[in-house]
Amino acid sequence: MHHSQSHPFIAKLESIFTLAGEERQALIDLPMQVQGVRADQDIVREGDCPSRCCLLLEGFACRYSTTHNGTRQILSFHIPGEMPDLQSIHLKTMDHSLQTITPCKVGFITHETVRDLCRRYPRIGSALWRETLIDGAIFREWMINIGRREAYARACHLLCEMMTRMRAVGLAEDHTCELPITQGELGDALGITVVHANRVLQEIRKDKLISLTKKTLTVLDWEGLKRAGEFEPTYLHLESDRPAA
Amino acid sequence: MHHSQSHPFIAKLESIFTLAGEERQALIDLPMQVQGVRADQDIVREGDCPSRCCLLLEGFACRYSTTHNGTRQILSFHIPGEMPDLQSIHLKTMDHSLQTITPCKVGFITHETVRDLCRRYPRIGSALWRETLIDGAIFREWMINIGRREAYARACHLLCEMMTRMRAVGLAEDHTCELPITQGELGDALGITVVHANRVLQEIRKDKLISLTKKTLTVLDWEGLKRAGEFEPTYLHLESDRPAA
DNA sequence: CGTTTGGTTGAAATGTGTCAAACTTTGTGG
DNA sequence: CCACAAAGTTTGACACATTTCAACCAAACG
Repeated sequence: MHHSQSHPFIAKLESIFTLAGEERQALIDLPMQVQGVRADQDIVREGDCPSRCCLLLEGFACRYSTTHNGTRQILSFHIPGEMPDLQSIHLKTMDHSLQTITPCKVGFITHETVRDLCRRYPRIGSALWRETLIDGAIFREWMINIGRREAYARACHLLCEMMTRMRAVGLAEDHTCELPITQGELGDALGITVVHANRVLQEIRKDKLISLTKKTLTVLDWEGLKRAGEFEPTYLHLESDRPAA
Repeated sequence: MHHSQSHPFIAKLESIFTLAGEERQALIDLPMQVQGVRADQDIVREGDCPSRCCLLLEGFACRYSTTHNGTRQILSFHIPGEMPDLQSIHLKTMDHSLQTITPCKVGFITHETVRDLCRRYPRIGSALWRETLIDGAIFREWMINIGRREAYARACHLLCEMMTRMRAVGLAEDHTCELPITQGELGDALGITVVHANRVLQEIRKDKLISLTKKTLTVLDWEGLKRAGEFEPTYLHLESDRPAA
């Protein structure tokens, strides 16, 4: 909990396995260029071939892509401690963009540094690979959500996911957490229009499942919200769910 | 081209980088239990905690998940040379199922064997990580497809993708390849009903973009199909698109 | 304090789902 | 190899979730 304040990345890895002293030190010494970024700024853009990847230290970000007719699909939301473009160490060209949602503090780490870290500390390498696999699991779940659930359930599912992920890194008190996304962004993540996102949110509020004001989400009826969104947290592969070795 | 017949996995890796003699030998010697599987059989199921992963040697397979009301979302299609459940080496519990579409020949390789392979031959390890990242890129693209394009465009996009992937491993002649999926499966992949999948397919055929009979797909107008599906193959990260080192 | 951004509302248009039936192809056991 | 069952495809009419468009309101902000 303390570490999530001081260094969210270490906290994240330590939620997976216990770092050896040497590993922990390597992470602390990790050379990175820390930088503040205003809200709604692209960090990397589709088509770029970045030579470093970014560690989100503070703030919210999202990955997205835009279709020909100008509509946008948000592919994922990101919270502190995550490396949203880690895949770029093995995939040269960005096939989507990464953007801040709130003002953020990000650390840029060169690909060479990351590769070196993975080589020297294979357990960290495995953990990073694992992170990208969980990313993939979340993408799959979003596909199910968008493809097979109707808007009301989709929204509930997403709210459950965000609450669960925030709680997992100590950023939720009880059933309350920050959720600084607009209804437009919510719609873009769920594959619906702003207008419909608005109507669906109103319904969820009317059904007393959540309250969402001033960028703060409070889940009033966790079981009800889970049920409505068919939320099963297995796909997030949290805590205890790890291979033996 | 020859290798895709003899050992599609080696062919796949060789499309990414040139294997050293030792690496190649290690792959040939890879202990695996080869097994035939009938069509429409689950290979691993949601909730399982497999101790090995499977290499698809012959046939088509798909990953899928089922919602509460019984509808199914297909998450990906798989062709020979792929390891559809490679993620299980780092994610203990399966969050979706893997099923054959046609009769298949699969090779089961224990997680320990794969981990050992990655440890001994880091370049192979990187290549496997990379494969799972491309998986993720395809999931993202499907999200965009399902979330932001209408059914007609979705279908075109998927057909472009399958043709491109088949061609990449030498399984397409010209603009013709095998595509042994039913309209039900197509619908489940696109997030629409069978009925609608059928109507959309008819339209695409009427527009002379494709012919699809007897499990064989022929693209009659590649540029037209690409345009209709807004297909940009970048996200497949084929051939030349690799990091320098 | 005005301007921008985000939220809310209503009515009409439309893409896709649902249901139910018929038709066609494929596969299989006798 | 036929006969029959099962699986897959096609069709029509109707229902409904979601989009579109257009306006208005509220909150945030410099």
